[in-house]
Amino acid sequence: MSSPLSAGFCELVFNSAEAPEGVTPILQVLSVKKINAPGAAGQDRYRLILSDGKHFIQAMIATQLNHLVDSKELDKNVIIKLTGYVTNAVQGRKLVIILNLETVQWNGEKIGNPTNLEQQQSAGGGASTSAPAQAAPKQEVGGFQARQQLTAGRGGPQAKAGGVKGKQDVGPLYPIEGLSPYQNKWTIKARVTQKSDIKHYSNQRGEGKLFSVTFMDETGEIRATGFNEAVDNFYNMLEEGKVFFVSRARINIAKKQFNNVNNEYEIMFENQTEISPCDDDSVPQVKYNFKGIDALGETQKDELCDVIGVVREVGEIGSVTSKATNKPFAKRDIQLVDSSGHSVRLTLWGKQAETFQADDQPVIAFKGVKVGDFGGRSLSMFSSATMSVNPDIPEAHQLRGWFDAEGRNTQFQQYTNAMNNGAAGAGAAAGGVRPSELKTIGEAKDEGLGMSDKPDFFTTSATIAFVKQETFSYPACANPEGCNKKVVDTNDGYLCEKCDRKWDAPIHRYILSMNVMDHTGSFWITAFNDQAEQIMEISANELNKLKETGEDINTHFQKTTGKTLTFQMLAKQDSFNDQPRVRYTCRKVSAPDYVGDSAHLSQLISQMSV
DNA sequence: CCCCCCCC
Repeated sequence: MSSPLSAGFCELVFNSAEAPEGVTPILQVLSVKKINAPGAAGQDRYRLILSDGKHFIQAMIATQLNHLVDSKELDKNVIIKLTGYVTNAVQGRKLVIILNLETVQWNGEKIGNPTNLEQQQSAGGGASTSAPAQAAPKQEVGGFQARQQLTAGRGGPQAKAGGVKGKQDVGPLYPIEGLSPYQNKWTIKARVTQKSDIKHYSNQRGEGKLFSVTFMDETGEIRATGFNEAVDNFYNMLEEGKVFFVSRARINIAKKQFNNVNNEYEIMFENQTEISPCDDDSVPQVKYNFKGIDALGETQKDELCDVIGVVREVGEIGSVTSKATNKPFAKRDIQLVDSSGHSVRLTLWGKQAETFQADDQPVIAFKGVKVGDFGGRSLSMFSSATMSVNPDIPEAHQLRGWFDAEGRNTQFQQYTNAMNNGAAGAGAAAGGVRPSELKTIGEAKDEGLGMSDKPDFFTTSATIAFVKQETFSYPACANPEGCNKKVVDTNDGYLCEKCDRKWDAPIHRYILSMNVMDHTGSFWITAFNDQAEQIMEISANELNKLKETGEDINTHFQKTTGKTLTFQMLAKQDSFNDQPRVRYTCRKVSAPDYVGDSAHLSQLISQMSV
């Protein structure tokens, strides 16, 4: 029986700079292996060894074909027809990247005894028992004479449409999901779903400007950034909502910490990058996954989500100074409502705050806004967030109808601090505790809270294991205006160097050092006067008096150990003996809210079972 | 090559 395989294909790929045109080879899979490199959106990636019966060659499959591996349709000894592929040299090795394939009926036996072309080549080429490795590209080889247009992914006959205006060969049409740094010849056809402002920056390397866009097609999204010349070349052309061909750009590993676009990679526009408009509107529009305003309590702080609502009120423009950078930012709050009868505040920043105009109570769809916990729940525009005013989507029409008919006169329920972490109404606010994320001590440590330049806030319920008795307070300035500075004991009174005044007696204030623990671990925290007084149930001054009169103050510390409390903590980077460490300060303390905390836990559990 | 996303 003659081999069904396209003998000679491996050799052709091996000796050609580019993918052979017009061939759809039939090859046998010798092995399938998961590799240690993420796919575009973090999926697994698989490497195949493909045989043409004479030789074998390495291949990768585009992640959208992963299901074929999962379902075992693509497995050892299976025969496949490559209907979409490109070839590439990675670190001097030839690689076939499979974008589309069909499986061919076969009895499952291995065909022939294929050999490794690479070894033969590196051994001097003479070891090859097959035809000399001289096959010129784009000529008929081996047993196949296919003359089909090379198609890639879903591009079909449009593959060459990527060849913009007949310029250079820009590569086949790729699905966004198929892009990777291993492949540099590609064209995507994608819609711009988001475009940033032009940002100017200056650092040690000089000055520059940049912008970024998010592209989307039916397989995924990817962020693209252009610097300097690319700003001049493409900023105006790339309109939000329109579809473009993009090719000859670089693919980098995305720094996921800086944006929420779901892709392991990002595009960097370069000098030779080609972008041209495309009038094919079949590329999908932005997809929303709206969260009802009443359901924001289910989200975690800092989560990104999509929200649609009627702009019921527009606040005045204001300016705030960033604590981090000391730079001023324009800010504007708006109030959003939806048919759940809930309202939420959303903050716009910078240019968006300045230019925002909506005096007619429009419906606005927001994509990728950040959830905050100020005032229970609040929303904040993120740089990669988008807003669409009165979008033509069913949800918007529905909201419009509802608002005009009844919503206009509805009394809306606002988020409040009492709704701690979504535990609706549970009395967490008893002590006026501002809700911040409830964490175990282990989580606070594992997540490195307080290790960055900026302080971190969290809440933890823990039990006091030990309170330091030796140094629980300091003598403070007695100024009734509230100075609180430490005073120096001179022989004729206590001097406050700040107020430049002397007092007959200081007022003692707490600096209480405590070891607190929960089921995950323990840490040392510091509570200052007000919180410490709440914990100790006696003022530092009184406790000092007892100490000075020789009374047993130990009982006061004894009855404090073993108390379980909810601490609102500040974790901040500090150095001690030149060693960096985290200093944990208790900002507020309250009785544990068992009802609210268990509601929070049960919510976490239900999230796990999704 | 940016990468800040702030405030109360």
